[in-house]
Amino acid sequence: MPTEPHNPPGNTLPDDAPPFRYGAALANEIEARWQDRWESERAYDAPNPGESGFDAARPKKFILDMFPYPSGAGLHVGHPLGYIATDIYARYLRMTGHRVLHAMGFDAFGLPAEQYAVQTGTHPRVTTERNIATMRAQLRRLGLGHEARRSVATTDEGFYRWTQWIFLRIYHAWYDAGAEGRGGGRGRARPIAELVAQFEAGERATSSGRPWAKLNEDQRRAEVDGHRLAFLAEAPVNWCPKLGTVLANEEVTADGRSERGNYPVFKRPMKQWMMRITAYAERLAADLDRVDWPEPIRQMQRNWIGRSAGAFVDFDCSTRRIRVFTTRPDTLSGATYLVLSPEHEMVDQLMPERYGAAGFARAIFPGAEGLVARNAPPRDMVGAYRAHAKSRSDEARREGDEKTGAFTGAYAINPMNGARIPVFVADYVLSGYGTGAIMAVPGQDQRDWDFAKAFGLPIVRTVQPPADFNGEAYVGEGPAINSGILDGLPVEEAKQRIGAHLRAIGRGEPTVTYKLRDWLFSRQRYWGEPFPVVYDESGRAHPIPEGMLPVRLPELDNFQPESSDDPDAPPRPPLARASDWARVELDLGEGTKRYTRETNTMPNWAGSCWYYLRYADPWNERAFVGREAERYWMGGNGVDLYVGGVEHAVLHLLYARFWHKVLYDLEEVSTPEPFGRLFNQGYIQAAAYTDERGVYVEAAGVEERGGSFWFGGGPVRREFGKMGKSLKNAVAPDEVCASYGCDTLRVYEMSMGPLEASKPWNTRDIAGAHRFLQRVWRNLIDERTGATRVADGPGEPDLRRALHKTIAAVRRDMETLGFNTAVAKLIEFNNELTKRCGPDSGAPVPREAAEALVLMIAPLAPHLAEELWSRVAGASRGSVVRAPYPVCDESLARETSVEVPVQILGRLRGKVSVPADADARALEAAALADEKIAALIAGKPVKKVIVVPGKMVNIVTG
RNA sequence: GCCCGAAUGGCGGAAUUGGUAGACGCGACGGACUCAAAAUCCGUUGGCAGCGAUGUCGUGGGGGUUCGAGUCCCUCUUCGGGCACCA
Repeated sequence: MPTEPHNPPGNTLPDDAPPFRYGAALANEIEARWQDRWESERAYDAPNPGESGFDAARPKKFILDMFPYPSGAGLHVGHPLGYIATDIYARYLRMTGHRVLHAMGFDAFGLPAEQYAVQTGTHPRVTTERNIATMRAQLRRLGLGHEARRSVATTDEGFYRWTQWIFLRIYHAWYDAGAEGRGGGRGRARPIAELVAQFEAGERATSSGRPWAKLNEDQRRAEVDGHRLAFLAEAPVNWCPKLGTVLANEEVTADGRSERGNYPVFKRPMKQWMMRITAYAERLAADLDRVDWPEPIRQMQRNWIGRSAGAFVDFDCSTRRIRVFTTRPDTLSGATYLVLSPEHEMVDQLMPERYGAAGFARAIFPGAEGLVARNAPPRDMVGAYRAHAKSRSDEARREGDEKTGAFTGAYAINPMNGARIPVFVADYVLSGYGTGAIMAVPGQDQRDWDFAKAFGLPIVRTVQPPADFNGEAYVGEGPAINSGILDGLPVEEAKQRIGAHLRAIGRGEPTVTYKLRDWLFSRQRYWGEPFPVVYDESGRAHPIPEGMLPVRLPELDNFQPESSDDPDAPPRPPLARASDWARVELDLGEGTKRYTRETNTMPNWAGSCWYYLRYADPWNERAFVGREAERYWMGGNGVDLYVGGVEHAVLHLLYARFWHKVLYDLEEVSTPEPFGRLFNQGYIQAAAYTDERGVYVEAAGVEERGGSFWFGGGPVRREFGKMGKSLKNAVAPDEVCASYGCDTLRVYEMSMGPLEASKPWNTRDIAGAHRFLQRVWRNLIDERTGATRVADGPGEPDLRRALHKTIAAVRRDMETLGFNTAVAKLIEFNNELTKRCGPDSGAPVPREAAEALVLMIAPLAPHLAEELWSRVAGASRGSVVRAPYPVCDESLARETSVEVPVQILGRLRGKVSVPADADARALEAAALADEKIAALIAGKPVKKVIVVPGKMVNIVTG
């Protein structure tokens, strides 16, 4: 406890300031002292079931922040916004009798440490550990009440061993779409052994239809591998030669570049590990209804999953059948041609030797004219078109609305009306969606209309547009026409009818498809989790037995993946260079044999898919999480509050939900969803300045003069953007803490505005938060002597009323994370306190008000509150961390009389004072009796009087 | 193009279910303290008219519902975010 004045040189306080004023130095001294104390007393530890001190009677709350990457640049004040909010909420919950799990770990694998290693030769582990230490210190300085013993890092062997273990669980599982789901519904993951048993018993047909018993070893393996939830596939992947790695679809921008680094990305087939997330598409979409998440986030996930209901339709094409997917099977009669994607596997088989007579353009694309002129055969024409389509970037594909394509020379039969329709390839049909083939209905689809116009193909309307319709393709409601049995039916009924019809004639069936693709799970990187997989001499994959985990990363002196400008360069992951590590002799149950390790590593998302489960039981060496701990902390609907930025709306949240659902199906976890309630905090923006060349200058050095901004003598332009290094506008929390203390920073960040909103940082405004805390301190502590200004007793009724109304309002705000208004109400109450019994009044502060104020401030400014609590309440009452949060006494909060506005014709004309419980009649009488009101309505007939008791009176005159 | 979200004083932002618009903070202005400045404290502060009581306008623009609209409906504008030839 300070007994000496705390005004060292450099303090913002003047030399003659009172010795016990709450300034930067005192704040810093208080904060350091209590941080040490909380740490040594393990103030935030929450025992697990079975640990001493565990109390099952108390409700649990699992509060979670999104997993941070420990960046070398350190934190800026924008980062901890969400952390401060969860800390305040967690502290509030502790004070209201909850057991709170609140921990912070580090998503520490990833590219920056690896790139730094490439540049400097420093091992990524060294960089990572240093960055974690820095970040831990920064977080500690903010007074965040995380449970230190639960802090984990994905790079810890004790952690990634379980990441590998979960990978194996997924590898050893398959999705049985027909099985009864755990907790109702259809579909669940099951152990792969059960699939094998089904094959062996002949209960399940193999994909080829040949009996299991007749299959050889490799065929059986292929059959089983084709069902696994983690599987190897030769699939078109996003290859980024510059980064020397493949990327997930989600990591590629719309214009075909890498999200990280903005390098060109090429589609190219490669053998890679995949996760069968598409098996869960339906449940991932449907279960969004069972979580309390912001609606926009749920929308984004729904859009990403992209569920669409429609039908498969099979078209005969000489001896083959082409299956298309459509959401408008009702328009089948209007299908005047088919389009396959250029990559469609049937294209080669369909093409005849030469074109027959055709009444439409055979091909439209750059260079097509020459081929048409010399009457090139379909094979050449389509080949040239495919080359063209491949060379076009996704960006170019979208640019310009002109449709390109080529006629295959083949014709298909429309199953609805027997019409002979041409088959095209065109890149407006995507290979990855549906069946990679469409039936084109120009009358009801604008894209098909455009193509039909360009190629001179017929257009048949099958839905009657309204009389005043003068557009091209008509996509609205209307009766079916030109459609035989469907004629006259509205769209929805026609869809039902045609679905049944197709099924009856064996030419298709209703179905559902998704935009969601399987998740590419391999990366050609060093700093990631190694796969627990080896390959035998014939290239067959073998999982590493659980007992041999973890598979550790080898030491390397060169961490660089081979980067190239050549899109065809082979991938050379850094681990492939660790030949001593990659070549192993193992006994996997068939005697000691030679194997080669998988040299790819897992993507960065792997660790963040399950870290929250590890928080619940981080010291468990026998399981990734103990059953009892999992059931306790995840009980109810999983994590009780998950706070993070919108940037994870799709990727992390979708992958984590997927893993969680697999683990749920396999009975490793008890809830179908991981995160019951999600909250997105906004960004902190900051002014950034560009000079005359348009280059960003250090925002800290900019001066404002007469409304314009100057840097180093030259004028600069102001803009606002996300705080960070690139805009040179980052403000470090350490600086703010040094000048004001972290309690001030916490209060300021919370008072800036609603948590979910993005708002601009304004260093000038911090003083307001600091003054508030200073005034609280000044009300309770004599600035000259350091003695408390608190006297026993409850205080006057007016003060008590203000207090209890504040308690009720602040509690409401805490529950809804409305910390900005909570702060405002506390300031308001403290201002009231200052007026009635501040230092200038000479009156002491009543104990009830003093203690309640300190306790209400405790979650927001815990250090100041702890210090005041120890001085005002005394050491015997313990720490403020678990002190009971004040409770509003309704009888004390109630007003005796209220001032009610009186309106005439909806316009405010006066106010009357009435007892708070005055009923409508009394209120009306009081309003009409008011002199001013009476004068205003004199001579006018009163048509109606609207009275809302306690709220207002509105007199409607004629 | 489609889907979300937002727009309130000089600034950040408040306003239960439609019921006193502008809480709280910053800034600005005036005052106290000081030789002075800083810090701190007290007061004023949406626009316009008025000495004043007060009146009047006012929540991005236009229209509507209602006794009453920042809040509900229609429409437009601007800004932010997501998706983007997904059949």
